[in-house]
Formats: sequence, C-alpha cells, structure tokens
Amino acid sequence: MPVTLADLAKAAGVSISTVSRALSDSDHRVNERTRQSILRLAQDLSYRPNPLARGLRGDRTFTVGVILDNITSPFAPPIVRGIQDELKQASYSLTLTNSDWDSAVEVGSVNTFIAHSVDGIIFVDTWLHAGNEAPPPSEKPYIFVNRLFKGTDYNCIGVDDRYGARLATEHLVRLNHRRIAFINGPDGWEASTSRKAGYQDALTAYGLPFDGALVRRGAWEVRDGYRAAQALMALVDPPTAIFAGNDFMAIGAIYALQDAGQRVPDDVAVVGYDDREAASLVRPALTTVGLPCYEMGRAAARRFLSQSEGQDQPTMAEQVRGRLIVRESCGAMKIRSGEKEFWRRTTPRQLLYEAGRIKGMPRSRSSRR
Amino acid sequence: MPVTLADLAKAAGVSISTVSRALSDSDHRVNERTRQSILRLAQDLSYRPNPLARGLRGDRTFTVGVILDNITSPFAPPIVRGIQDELKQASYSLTLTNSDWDSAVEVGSVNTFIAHSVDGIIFVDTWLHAGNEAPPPSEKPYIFVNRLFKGTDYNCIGVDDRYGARLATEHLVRLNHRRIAFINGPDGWEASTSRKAGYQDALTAYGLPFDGALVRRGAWEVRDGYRAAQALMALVDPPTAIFAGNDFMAIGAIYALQDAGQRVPDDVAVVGYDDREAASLVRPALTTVGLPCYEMGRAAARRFLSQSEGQDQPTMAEQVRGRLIVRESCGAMKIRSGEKEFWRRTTPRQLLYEAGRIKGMPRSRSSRR
DNA sequence: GTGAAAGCGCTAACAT
DNA sequence: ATGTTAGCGCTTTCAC
Repeated sequence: MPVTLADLAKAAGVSISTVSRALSDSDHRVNERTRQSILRLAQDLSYRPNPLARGLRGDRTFTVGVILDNITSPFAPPIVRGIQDELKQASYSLTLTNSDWDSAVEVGSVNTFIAHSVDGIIFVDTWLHAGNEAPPPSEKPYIFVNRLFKGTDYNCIGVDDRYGARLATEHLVRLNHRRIAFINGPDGWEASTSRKAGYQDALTAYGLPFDGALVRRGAWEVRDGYRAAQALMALVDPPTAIFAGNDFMAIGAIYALQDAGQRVPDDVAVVGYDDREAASLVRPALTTVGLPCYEMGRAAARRFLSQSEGQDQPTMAEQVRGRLIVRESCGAMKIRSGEKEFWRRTTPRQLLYEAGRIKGMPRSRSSRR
Repeated sequence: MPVTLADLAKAAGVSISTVSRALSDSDHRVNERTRQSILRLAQDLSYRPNPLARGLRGDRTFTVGVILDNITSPFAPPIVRGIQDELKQASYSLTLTNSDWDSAVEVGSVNTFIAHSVDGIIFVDTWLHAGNEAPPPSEKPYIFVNRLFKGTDYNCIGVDDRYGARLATEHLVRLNHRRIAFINGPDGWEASTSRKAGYQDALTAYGLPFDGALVRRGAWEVRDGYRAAQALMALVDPPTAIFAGNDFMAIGAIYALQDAGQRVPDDVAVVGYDDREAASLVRPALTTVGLPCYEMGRAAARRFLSQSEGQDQPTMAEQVRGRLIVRESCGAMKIRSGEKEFWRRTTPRQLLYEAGRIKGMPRSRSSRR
C-alpha cells in the first residue's frame, strides 16, 4: 500500500495540512524543525504524492498529451524523444496517441486528453488536418510541430527547409558545380516550396543562372528520382550535380546515373535531404541534409514549458535548422587550413584514403565499371 | 467547464448515484425510462467521465505504462503501435518513457507509473536489465516484450527467431543451394543462438551437412558482413548462398561480393534478417525475414487485457513468428501451379520481367559488370 | 505556525 | 428502483 499524507501526519504527530505545506514548500511558513522531520520521514517511508489526487484537486497533472499521425512514420520517433527528454527535466509524463491522418480520431484524442486534464497538447506532424483550420482557443498551451495553419503561426515549430536546401545547394556550388539540377517534391507541399526557394537562394547568392530545365518534379519515391535523373541526363547540356528534395529520390537518381554508366560522385554529384537510415547504407553513402526532428521536439516541449509557467509567453512560429551531413556522394573532402575549414572536391577513393578510412574495406566502389 | 455527474443529476432531477448507475450500466437495475433520459442528457451535454476521479476512487485508471529503452531504436515504434492499436479498442491510454538501457531510470519509471496507478506496465526491449533478474511480483499485470529473464518465462512475448532463421535458410535450400553460409551475430545474444539453431534446423531437415567453415561471426554492422563475406569467398569451396543474421551484415556481404566481381543473386544469393527500411532500397533489394514487431506489440497488449480482466489467465512465454519477404537478392520467382505455390530460382531481370515489374525502370542491375 | 474542514468527481455501501 | 453518505489523497481557505 502506498503511503499517504495521512500516514506521514500520524507518524510525525502533526496534521495532514502541515505535512502538505512542508512538502509542497509553498510560501506558507512552517516551523523549520518540523519541516525537516517531515522531510526525513517522507524520505524514509518513501512517500510519493498521488498525481491523481493532485490532478483532481485542481490545477496541474504534470502530464502532456502528444498526438501524432503514426509513431511508425520515420520522423516521429526522434520528435517524441526530443519532447520527452525536455519534459523529463520538469518531471512531466507523456501520453501518446496516433491519429492516422484522421481528423475525427484527432478530435477524439483531444477530448480524451482534456478529460484526463493534461496540462497541454503537442500535435506532431506535417499533414494539414481538418481543412487547415486554426487551432481552437484554449487556456492550456497547444503546440504544433511541423504543422501549418492558414492565417496564423500560433505556436508552430517547423523546419527551416529553405535554409536546409540552401545548405545543400551551396555545398555543390563550392565544389565547383555550375549546372546544378533540382528534383523537387510534388506541388502543394510546403516542403517543396521552401526547398526550391532555398535552391534558388543559393544560385542567386553565387550569381548562377536559374535554368528551368534543370528543375524536375517527383512524388518523393525512388522511382521518381530515377526517372527525373534520366530526363536530366538526356538534356543537351546535362547537369554535373543533382540536389534531390529527399533521400529516396536522391537514391533513385544515383541508380539512374549508375545505370547510365555515370560515376557518382566522379561524374555527377548527388545530394539528398532528410538523412534517412538508408542514406548511410547505400553506395556511395549519401550526402544529405539532416532534419532536426529531435531538436524540434525539444523546442516544442520548451515552448510548452514556458507557456505552462509564465502567462504571457511568446506564441509565434519558430523554425529550427538542420545541418549538412557530408558523406560520399559529392566527393567532398574536408580541408583544414589554419583557422578555416572548407570542402574540396575529390574522388571518393581519394577521400577515403586521405581520411584514413580505407583499411580492409573500401566502402564505395561506385566508380568501378 | 466540463460537465459532471452532479450537472446531469440536477438536469435529470435525480440523484447523483442514479446517474452513475445509469451510465456505468452495472448489474444494478435502473428504471429503463430514467436510464434513457439520462443517457440522452449525457449525450446532449456531451458528458465525459473524469478519469482522474475514477482512478482516485479506486480500481482502474484505464492507463498502461510502456517502458522502452529508446523510442528512436528501429524496432520500438511498430511495437508501440501494435500495443496502442490493441489497447485503443478497450479505450486505454498509453503513457511512455525511455529508459536508455539504464536500470535505475527504469526503476524510476516503474515507480512513477505506479504512483499514477496505471493498470499495468509493458516493458519493451531486447536488453537484459538489472542483472537479468526476474520481474518483481505485482497484482497489476507486467508484460515483457522481447525480454529475457533467468529462470522464468513469466509473461514474456518474444520473436521466434529460430523459426525465422529456418525460413530464410529453407528458402535458399529450395532454390537449390547446397553450400549455404551463415553470418551470425555476436556471442551472448539470444538472437544469435536462436538464429543459428534455425539455420541448422533447415540444414538437418534437408539432409545437408553442417560445415563449421561456413559459419562466421560479426557484430551486426555492415562492415562485419563485408569482412565475413570476403573470408567466405576465399574458401577453397566457397558458398553459393549467404544467410546473414541481420540486414546490415547482409548488405555488407552484398557489397563485398560485388567488389569481388560476383553477381548477386546470379552468382551468390543473399538473405538478411529484420527487414529494415534499407532492405528494399539497396540493389539488389534484399530478401529478408520481417521481424513481427507490430504483432508482438499487439500480443503484449492482448496479454495485458486478458490478465486485466480475468484473474487466472495464462502468464507463460509466447513467441510470435515473422515471415519471409522475398525481394531480389536470391533471384527467386514465385510460381503458381494449380493449388501450389513455390519459388523458382531465376535471374533478377528475368524475375522482374516475368512478373511484369519492369517498365521504364529496371530496379536491379547488380548483374551488370 | 498549525489544525479543522471543505471539496475536486466519482463509486459503492448502506438505507429506504 | 432510487437517494444518502462516506471516502479515495490532496490542496486550500478559514479559524485559532
């Protein structure tokens, strides 16, 4: 049987309310001696306050609800982990539901959470639910990860895809590529719009011309990247580098290139986006932009925490930035010269050899015919 | 403000307890007319019982706690999803913590869960914690997914790895391979032991000799599979097929084979285990044994549910079976002849062409030199 | 500085 | 068949 306040009170020979005050160290002053003895007693009997009773009584349950579309989707777990890591420090619990892109289910989950008196709800995912409507008003903080609403940017934590795409493209430019193709995602995706903008940002920044023929579109799948790359290489003036809007299309592009007898990265360089598990497994290992899922989760939880404490905390949108993960598919090698670091173009074997990474097992042999 | 039993009672002109009885439809008989009017009222005012109050009162909270090592590890999400899908039907909520392979953290989580009066705890993962001890006794059901204890198989839901490994090996045998190598995981892993046993089962079943030289060991990584395959191919009588203990090592083996100028699957066939995301992305796409994570999650939740209801429910170990996922790395093609189905050995191009899967994009060109 | 008591929403004896 | 009451563990007035 768990020990209660009443048990402590009896043991300490004081009233229940004194014990409560001693433990919740409110501003109510309690005799220092009795407080100490109560504290020790609580320790010894390993007292743990009953969160249900606390919650029933009123204000806080120290619980937050997380609604996501599917924990099984590739970006969800690190987001959840980020939320949880941040929350743990404030000793909140986390309860989870999957809504499967069904807004009716989602509403049901919200109601369940409210019934359970959660202190806030974090909505996770990139889908646009329920007709894209703005969130309902509420006193409890609602945080939205990777979600977009029309006409408001209330508490939205997103990715800075424009920045990420620029990073990828700049990497290629610095490796002396001048004709850089872009395989975009489908229309209607915020990610497509932002990533294309980032691609163009980089071109502009380096004074490179924008050539519409170098921009293709695909539905995020391997085969789309494959076809797009085929089309690109059939151009009279084909690109020497391809930036794909996600890793799957990048992998497809690599396969198309290889099937066409091109060496990656020697003949054409490829960059992806997302940093999926397969990125480090394919050959050549894919240079890509890592999505900051974990950081977004933390940011969301931090946002919740701050609004849960202070009243007038900011509720605007926030964008978190990913970083470039350089592997083999662009043939880049890191050079240190004094203070500076930069990437130099090289062949993958050279890269591996100079980096001392070749021993028994050469990881990349895509250059072999 | 949420509506309470008292609100309903006032509106219906009856006492609180009548309302409670009408709604919780216990065996206590309530006048059918009043029950109906109360039900309608509850509907109209959209009454939702307060789970905290219910929980405080005593018996059930309709909440289960899940402790896993890291939601970010590849097998955790489908397990969680399985648990949740099964639990949802019984309208339980799920709360989650990560223990990061730290048994102190784990104990903390258990205590938190108990404080929250969860109705049960599901432990998820394959690690052996806290010195491999048996679980503490408890009236609430504890379920263990993929976890092993010395001397007891209390409520353990595991994978039938022996069966899965046998499946993989048999596939190779039926494709007429006679010298089949096995790249095992490291010592001390239950998975290594079972998978090797399954490998041997298949050999025995088909009267094939066991050759110790064909069994290698690796630490689950790509490079281990790479090295093992190199060693295997250096044998005087090298294998024509390799079964790797997991997908990563299988991928490494494929790379080693390709680097050595062997065609996969034409010259040597490869099977993996796990069905990681990359399995379908590499070339050739990997034939592998899918881990039944989702099913294990469901089984665990079902077990919890049954023990949560009836008292004397079974608490023994349960093994769930995965299935073989045939892709390209063995060059197998499904043949239907009347009632029967079987796999025939073929080249990947042939496989794809006959299956009508080649259109614009040949997926596998590993046979090209 | 401390105790008594009310009440959060609900369920289950116990009455009627 | 229905109402009355106690109490789950806790916080928070309100007295003293």
